Amino acid sequence: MKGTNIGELEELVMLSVAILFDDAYGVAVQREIESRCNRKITISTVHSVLSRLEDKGFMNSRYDGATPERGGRRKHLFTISIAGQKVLEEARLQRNSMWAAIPKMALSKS
Amino acid sequence: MKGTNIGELEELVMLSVAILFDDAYGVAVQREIESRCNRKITISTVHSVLSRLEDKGFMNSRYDGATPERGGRRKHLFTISIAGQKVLEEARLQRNSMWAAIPKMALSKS
DNA sequence: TTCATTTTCGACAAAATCGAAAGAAATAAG
DNA sequence: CTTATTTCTTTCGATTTTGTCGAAAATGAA
Repeated sequence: MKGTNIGELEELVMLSVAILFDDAYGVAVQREIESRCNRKITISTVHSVLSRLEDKGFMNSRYDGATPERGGRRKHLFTISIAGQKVLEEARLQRNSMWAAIPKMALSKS
Repeated sequence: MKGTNIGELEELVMLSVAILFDDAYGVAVQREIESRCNRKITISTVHSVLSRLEDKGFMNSRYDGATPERGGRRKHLFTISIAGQKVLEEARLQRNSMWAAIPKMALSKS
């Protein structure tokens, strides 16, 4: 079990792709992250993460063939691979179990 | 609202510190991460993350004054600051809500 | 002094981040 | 019907922040 480490933004991008289901491409992911995470992020950033994730085998991608109503380049669509789902799920369980292990007194009520 | 982004390992370290409560220092954090996350990590790595988190204001630290039974240098103990707790909690809620937004069909059953 | 334990130092690899350039389809101009 | 323009999107190159380590330096006890 090695190399299965995923960065903070990589995780957010994967989650966004999962949420967008069948229309996950650069700009959509950007919007998803900005609105849900209340966080600014440029489109270049999104694209670099997306392609890195694909290189790692956590994403699959294809090019949109459908006739677009308006001008522009073809969309590069992404979906999470099985390996990607696995690593995402692991990260989640991981943290959940750690949260559960925190003693009550360790956290001050604010 | 800026600068409140936390890296993947930074988060794990914070969680470990919270779990260790009043005995969180380098080596203990290392052990905690290695056992809980099934992941190798050197002590140097832990220390650099710990001090970076302190610089960012997510941790407080002090030096152990108690008489140790065995040889060695004083322990540098850490605790999570209020700001740290906040950012940790936010990261958690964040992801929980994203998971909840993933449509059923988006995930293949394995 | 030597031993055991822990932290600090420098260096480098990987992830995050952006601005600007380039590709491609629709459509407005001539 | 060509070409120029507009619009949407991706690709490139460069920089900062995180993640990672090995080796060196503290420091208290034996």
